[in-house]
Order: sequence, then structure tokens, then C-alpha cells
Amino acid sequence: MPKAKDDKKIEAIFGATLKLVLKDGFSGLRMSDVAKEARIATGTLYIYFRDKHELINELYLSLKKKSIDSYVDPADMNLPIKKAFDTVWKKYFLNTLQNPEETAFIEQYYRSPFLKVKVKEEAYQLLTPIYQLLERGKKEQLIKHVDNDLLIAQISGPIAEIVRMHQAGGLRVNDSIMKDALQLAWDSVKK
Amino acid sequence: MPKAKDDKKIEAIFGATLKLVLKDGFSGLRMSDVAKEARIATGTLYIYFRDKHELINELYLSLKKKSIDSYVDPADMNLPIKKAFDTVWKKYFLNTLQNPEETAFIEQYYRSPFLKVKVKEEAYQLLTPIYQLLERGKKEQLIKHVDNDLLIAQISGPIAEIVRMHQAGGLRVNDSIMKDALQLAWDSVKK
DNA sequence: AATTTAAATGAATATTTGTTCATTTAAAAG
DNA sequence: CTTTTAAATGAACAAATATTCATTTAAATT
Repeated sequence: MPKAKDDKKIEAIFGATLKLVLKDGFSGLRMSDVAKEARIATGTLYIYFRDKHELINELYLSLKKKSIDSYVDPADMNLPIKKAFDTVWKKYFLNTLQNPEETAFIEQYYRSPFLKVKVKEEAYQLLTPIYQLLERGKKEQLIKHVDNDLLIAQISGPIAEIVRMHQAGGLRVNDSIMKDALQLAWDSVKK
Repeated sequence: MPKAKDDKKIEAIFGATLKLVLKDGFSGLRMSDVAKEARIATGTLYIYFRDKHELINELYLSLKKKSIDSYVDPADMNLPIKKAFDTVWKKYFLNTLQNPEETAFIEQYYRSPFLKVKVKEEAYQLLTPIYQLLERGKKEQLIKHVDNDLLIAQISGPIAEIVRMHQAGGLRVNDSIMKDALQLAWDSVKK
């Protein structure tokens, strides 16, 4: 047998791609730079990924799955509504804050010529438990009877914006800011 | 005298650039395609803009100014707080909804290697009246005493997200959705 | 130890794409 | 009507960058 493909190499390639996207944006992503950053030869990239499109789509899927895993825990969904809301909100906030590269990558992916609708929809399936939680909140008269996507937008939108400001250096996030942000979010969706 | 530079041509170039960015994302923007879309020769582009960087930065500035002009009207700032909030919110919402290309362009600009910090800061100066309005709301005990940027994030974040969903086809915006969204936003920031 | 197989290499190649420039066109002035 | 001037053209050029491939390397099997 020959030497086997290395899983750690895939991680290195993903990591390198992420780092470069954060630094220079999506438009500046070069395969040769990815290879150099991952400490492999350019040609090796093409052993692991057919081409740039496949690399980018695979990375998107990997990031999206990891991200959703970090804040969608089926166990949380049975907590009392407010408790569940706080828990998921905090996990989502911290994940977004601590993985800004992933968020930046995902945002840019949506606007890029690399996006494959099927790949995107595959990832969104994983959000079902969140929608179910909102439905339960409405039944228990704790959450406003408005469109679920509107509620989602109201919760995720500000978090994205806050993290963007934090990254740009305009707003320094700390416990106090986080507490305020959670309060604003809950006041918004609560009945 | 020779034939004069054509202002309409600049508009055509800006329009073409916007359209292509909306279609293929920032990474896919090609100068030759911009020229074709604007129905001019490639070389003509370089009479109006030194290079791709200048084209993109000039377009950003033009879009940002037009956008801010559409929702920051000094006259609105003297209305009673809730009235001013509703007015500015609606203008901002409609502007974002009706000019998704501009929003898409601006978002991608921030993550691109084309961004010039000075150009970005120049545009942000124009938001001062909004911050002043929030300060007055706090003094009058109508708006929560939390960080202004947090309030801004809470208002602009969901709008960006809603329009993104609308564009992607997931959420259809209508008067009822808009009314709900405004209510959610106000409940969030009101004292 | 010899052999086999696939990973790994990175220089070479192919392609894409930003920019230039010799030439043409059209508007205004004399 | 001729001359002048700058816009407009688009093929040619230059640079950047994705991909390939002949060759080497290392792991596993015999």
C-alpha cells in the first residue's frame, strides 16, 4: 500500500483557506497561497479537492455544520422557553464572536459565484430544531405570533452586526454589552 | 473642442458594475464584462476610472452617499422620538429593500481587498444625526440607556437579514411583515 | 529487500483577466 | 471646410493565477 491520504492535511487546507479569506477577502483567494499557507505543494491541493469550486463548497459545508452543532443542541430544546432562548442565544453569540473567520467566509460565500444552492439548502436543514422551539414559544404565549423568519432575522441580524462592529474595532464586546444585547433581543421577540 | 465626457456614461458604468456584482459576486467582477454591460469599449473604462480599484471605491462612495441621503433627513430629527424612529426606520427599510444591489455591493466591499479605510470613514461621518437622535431618545427616557452602536446594530441588523431572506426567496416582504418588523424593532430599543 | 501503489512535489503550462496603445471618430473652433 | 482635440475603440499585451504532469517519495505488502 502507498501512504494514505492525511485527514490532518484537509484540516490544514481548510484552515489556510479560512485564514486567507479573513485577511484578503474572497476575491483575493489564490490556490498557490492556500498551498503555501497549508505547507503543502500546489499540486497536492488537487489530490484532495478537484478544483477551487470544490474546495470552497466543501469548506462551507464543514464550517456550517460545525457552527450549527455548536449552538443547536437537541437537549436545550426541552428547557422552558426563556431558559432555552437564553441558552441558544448565548451559544450562538459566542460562536459568532469567537469564529469571525467562519462568519466572514459564509457571508461571502452567499454572494459568490461559487455558491451551490443544493449545498446551501443541505446546511439549512439542520436549523429545524430552532424553528420548532419558536413554534412552542408561540403556543405557550411567550413569543409574538409573527413569521418565524422575522423572529430569526431579529435574533441573528443584530448578532452579526455587533460582531462586525467588534471586528472593525468600533464596539468592544464584554459581558455587559452581551447582557444588554440579550435583553434587547428578548424584548424584541417576547409577547 | 473634442466631444465631451459623458455623465450618463459614468452612470452606465456604475450600473453595470452593480448589476454584475449582484449576479456573480465581487470575486467574479471583470472589467471587460463591465464594459460590455455598459455598452462601451474596455479601453473607455480607463478614461473614466484609473483602474479597477478606483472604479470600485468611487462606486462605493456614490452608493453610500445616495443611500444615507435617502434615510437621513435633518428635518426628521426634530420630530417626537417615536415618530422620528418610525420615519427613519421605514425609509431605511424601504431603501434597503429597493436597492439590494447597493447593499450587496457595500457588504462585499467591506470584506474586499479594495476597501480604503479613509473612504469608508468619510461615508460614516454622514450618520451623525442618527446618533444624535438616539441620544435625545435616552434623555427623554424613551430609549434604553445602552451603547449607541448596540442600538444601531439592533435596528439595522434585522433589516439587512430580512432583505437577504427576501432576496433569497425565503421570506416575502409585504406591508404586514413590515409592520411586524417595525414593532419588533421598537419593542427592542424602547425603555 | 524488492516491489507496488498512491501521495506529494513544484516547475511548466494554460487560461483568465487587468491594462495599454495605435488608430478612429466626433464635436467644436477658426 | 479644415483643423484641432479629446473621447472612443478593441485588438494586443502583460500579469496574475488555476491547473496539470513528469518525477520523486514513503508506506505497506510480498
